[in-house]
Amino acid sequence: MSGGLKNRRWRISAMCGMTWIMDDMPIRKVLPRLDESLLSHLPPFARLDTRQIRMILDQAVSRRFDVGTAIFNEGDPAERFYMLLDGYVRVVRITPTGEQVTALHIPAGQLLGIAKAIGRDTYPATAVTATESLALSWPTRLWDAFIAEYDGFATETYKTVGDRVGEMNTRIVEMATQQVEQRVANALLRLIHQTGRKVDGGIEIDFPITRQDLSELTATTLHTVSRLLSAWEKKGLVTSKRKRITVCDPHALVVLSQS
Amino acid sequence: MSGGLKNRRWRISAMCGMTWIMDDMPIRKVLPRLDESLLSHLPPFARLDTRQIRMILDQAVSRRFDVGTAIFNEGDPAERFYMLLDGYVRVVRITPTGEQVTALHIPAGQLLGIAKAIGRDTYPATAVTATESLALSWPTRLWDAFIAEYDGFATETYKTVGDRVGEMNTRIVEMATQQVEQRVANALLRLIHQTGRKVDGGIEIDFPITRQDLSELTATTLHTVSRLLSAWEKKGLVTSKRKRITVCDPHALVVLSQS
DNA sequence: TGGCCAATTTGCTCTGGGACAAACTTTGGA
DNA sequence: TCCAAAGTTTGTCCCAGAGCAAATTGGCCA
Repeated sequence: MSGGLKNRRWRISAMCGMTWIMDDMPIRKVLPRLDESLLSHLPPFARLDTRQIRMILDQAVSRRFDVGTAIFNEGDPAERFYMLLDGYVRVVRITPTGEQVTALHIPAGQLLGIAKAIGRDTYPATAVTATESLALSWPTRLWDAFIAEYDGFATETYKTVGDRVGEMNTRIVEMATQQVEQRVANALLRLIHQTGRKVDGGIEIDFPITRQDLSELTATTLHTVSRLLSAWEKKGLVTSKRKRITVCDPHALVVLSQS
Repeated sequence: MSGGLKNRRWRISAMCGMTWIMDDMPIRKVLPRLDESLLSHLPPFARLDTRQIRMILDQAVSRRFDVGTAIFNEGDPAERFYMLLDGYVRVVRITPTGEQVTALHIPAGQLLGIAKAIGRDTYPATAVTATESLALSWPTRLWDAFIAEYDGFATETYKTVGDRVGEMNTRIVEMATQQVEQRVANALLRLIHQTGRKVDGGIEIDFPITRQDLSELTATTLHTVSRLLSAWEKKGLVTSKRKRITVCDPHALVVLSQS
């Protein structure tokens, strides 16, 4: 890794251009009352009865986010916490020089913005939607009540934190010990595992992802990712079009990722 | 970062040779009752009254660990959680190929092995003493009671988790975007900040640390670390003897770490 | 006090993958 | 339908830092 990745695309301006949406758009509740089945099958709420879920939903705000929107920004006071109902979110950190590093991807069904669960009152990273997304949110002041009153909420929350800690740990170890090719292979495998969708010819990553995104996830450059994907495509391991990647031969990727 | 760091010292055998201590040495309580002042000034226990601390201490097991001992190993069932009273602990992960990656350093006064706080029932990493150390420990089954009954314990615990998540995050970003020289400089700065001790001529890292250790903390090789330290020593930024590093000019290191 | 081992230093070589440049392709909006 | 912007591909150059080898130093134990 030489040279500090100077040619990464500068994205801050683009992002700032989008965050106006956060401030200018009126938050509005979806008027037909939210249906209980939205939450009842999700782990943090699975053990609750209808009445409890009703109460939780009545306090929630529902909101749609366009693709590429920041749900919240690193350093902002953590005023709300979210449950992602649909879509995918990238959690990114931005360096002083404007480079982005993707910490993790969050699929629908998970909590995010749970700064309170790790004793923070500001968000530790920025959450950007990777697709159009839908999320419920609650003001952070309700957090303690959720933890105290809702059976299983605390447990599942801390499990989520644990999973993310584990994932971060894995990334540290990978970045410290593996070659770029192995890291990219691992990243792809993790993505199809977490968010893959079966299509004919393989498993496709279920949201649009650019070479750039993948490079931010693996600490390399979009050029190198492009070269790797081209090579793999030639060998029949993957197919890809613009913003779309399908893994045809996961096993071969596993082999690659371990060599 | 080319070549996957093949020449790192192989340490597994050494470590395994040490862990026998865990199993063979009888756990024993220090017989003169533990003094309440041990805990009363530590954040997780600061808000408790004497009676509560007494009760906590009476359930604790006190134990000394030689330098280089594994307090617990990655993957083991998390049977106990610990409060480090004296010494320093390195939290490391070991790859299938035997390379070590240091995730973080824990100084005296902090909890460790708190798998329960992140919803796990096995330890996610190995904790090795960097110095001779002293720790109290409690069986994990007491965890929920601690959280529920002791005011401030939960809060402080989750703050600890949050700090460590933050530190891991920082390392990911550093490894993804910075040169080796900057990473090593940052690591040194963090070490003197967390565990530094003023001596004449600068601030010394308060525990023995080898070039190898530093390389495992910064994802590089001991050779490169050695070269960097030599160069810095020539410029008067640091002095070092075997296993000891003193930073003479922290400010210059900060400058280096940002360039 | 001498011997041994761990830790450190230093020189040399070699290469993975970053930097830079430029062309090409797809897509969405006017 | 066409254009501009975003995304992708590919070629060339080059250097930071890993790999390897060997010498040196310092500390500890017998």
